[in-house]
Amino acid sequence: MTVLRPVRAGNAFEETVERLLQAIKLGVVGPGEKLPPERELAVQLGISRVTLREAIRALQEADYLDVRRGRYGGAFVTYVPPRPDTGDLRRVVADMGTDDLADALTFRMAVECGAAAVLAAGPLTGDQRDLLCRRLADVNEAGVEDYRRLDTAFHLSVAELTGSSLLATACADARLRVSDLLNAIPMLQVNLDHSATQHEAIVAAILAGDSEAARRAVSEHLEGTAALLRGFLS
Amino acid sequence: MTVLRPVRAGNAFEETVERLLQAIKLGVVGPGEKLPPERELAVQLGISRVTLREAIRALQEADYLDVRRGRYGGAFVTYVPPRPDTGDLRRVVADMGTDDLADALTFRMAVECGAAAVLAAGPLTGDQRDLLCRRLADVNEAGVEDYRRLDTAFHLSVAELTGSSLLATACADARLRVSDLLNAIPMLQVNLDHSATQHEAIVAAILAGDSEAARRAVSEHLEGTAALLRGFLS
DNA sequence: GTTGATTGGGCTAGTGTCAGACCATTGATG
DNA sequence: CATCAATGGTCTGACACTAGCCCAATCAAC
Repeated sequence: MTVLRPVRAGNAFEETVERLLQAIKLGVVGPGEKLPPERELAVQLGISRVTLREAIRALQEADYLDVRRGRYGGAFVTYVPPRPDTGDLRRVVADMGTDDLADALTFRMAVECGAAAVLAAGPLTGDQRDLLCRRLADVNEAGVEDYRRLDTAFHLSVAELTGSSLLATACADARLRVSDLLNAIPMLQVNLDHSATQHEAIVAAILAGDSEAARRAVSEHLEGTAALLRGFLS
Repeated sequence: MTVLRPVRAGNAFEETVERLLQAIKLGVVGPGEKLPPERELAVQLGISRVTLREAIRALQEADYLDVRRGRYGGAFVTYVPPRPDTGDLRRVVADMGTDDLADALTFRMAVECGAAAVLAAGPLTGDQRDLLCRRLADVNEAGVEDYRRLDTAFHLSVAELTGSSLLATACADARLRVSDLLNAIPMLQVNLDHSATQHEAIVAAILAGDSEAARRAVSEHLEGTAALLRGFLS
């Protein structure tokens, strides 16, 4: 029964490591940037500083972070996304299992399509339109290094602009579950061009207030990514 | 930042109470039925028996459960959904806040539409079609007492049939967030008839494999509910 | 240099949570 | 009526987590 599932995914330490890894891998804190101060971060995460420090130390020992003391010190992100490698891809898929993979792709398809449709259905302020266009432009201008991070930011803006934090959280969660996969896919120019066209279509549909077109555009975009995945796996 | 939100919603006791309340209010365990034995339930929920017992005692003291000892004993559900009352509705909305209300409705719209679209897009086995039709028939044959519970079961089957447990969980969560509201809405025959028509349309679209029609049908259904809510609130 | 603000590092006492064992009660079955 | 299996009730020792406090290091500003 869906509702009588475990109340907690693990202990506080494990969940904190997981969450920080999310922030790093999704590029919420990019390479070279630093996490908020421990005291502040502990409050945001709703845990004690002791537990947070244990998590940070684990990530430090795994070479994700470089921790420096003193004023202007902090926990700096050293992690840079690995170069795409289809060998990694197979390994990642083997780690997560094909069932979980299908689950994650289905979930992402549902929530991102839903978010785009909802966003297109509602009225948008000028600021919101500007933000969306800005994020789109960011992705289009992105170099290879920044592409995934800015692509993530674009997708998440769509969810955040709906004004529903539940929905934004769900989309962030969905994105995270496929981020290791996406990072392992080689970025070929032809695919990037294709994605760019689809991104344009998504934004156009949202700005036009065409809910069904928005859903269809996101659906095609994600289906394209899934097909790419299947291609590199077979 | 969405990703640096609290790692845990509360302590184990609080989360457990919340989860059991979900099971009771969503009708996963109906009035008169009993929860699984403590030892078993504790394993399912991933918590210790001590913590589970504290949660059960809290629900017992709040008159949701009747706990009996001995063989054939257990924690029996005594809670029956209150009679719809628009006064309750205003109170519930005041409790959750209008922002959270909008958030919950938006979230539900996105995930349920997404689930229906995904389900319609994929191929269905005969068993799956049967289950869907069965749930639809259950709602149509339901009395006033059982209506909400079977309506919930119908909506959740759509999500569960996608095969994505992440999606099923998201839909259950969304439903829960509006269940107090739905329970407070009077059930007028005209509304029930309207819902029945919409349910039929949803199932028809899914069985026909028409993804966009499925999304549209769910969208109209949920928009209808939202409109009903706004009506009783103004 | 010296200072002071900011940040990570470490300690302690108290509370929450857990696993496992054992006790108490109930009621169908023989 | 006696038995016994299933179930809730209780206790204990160990570990996880927290809040709060103070120490140590760093570096810009003076």
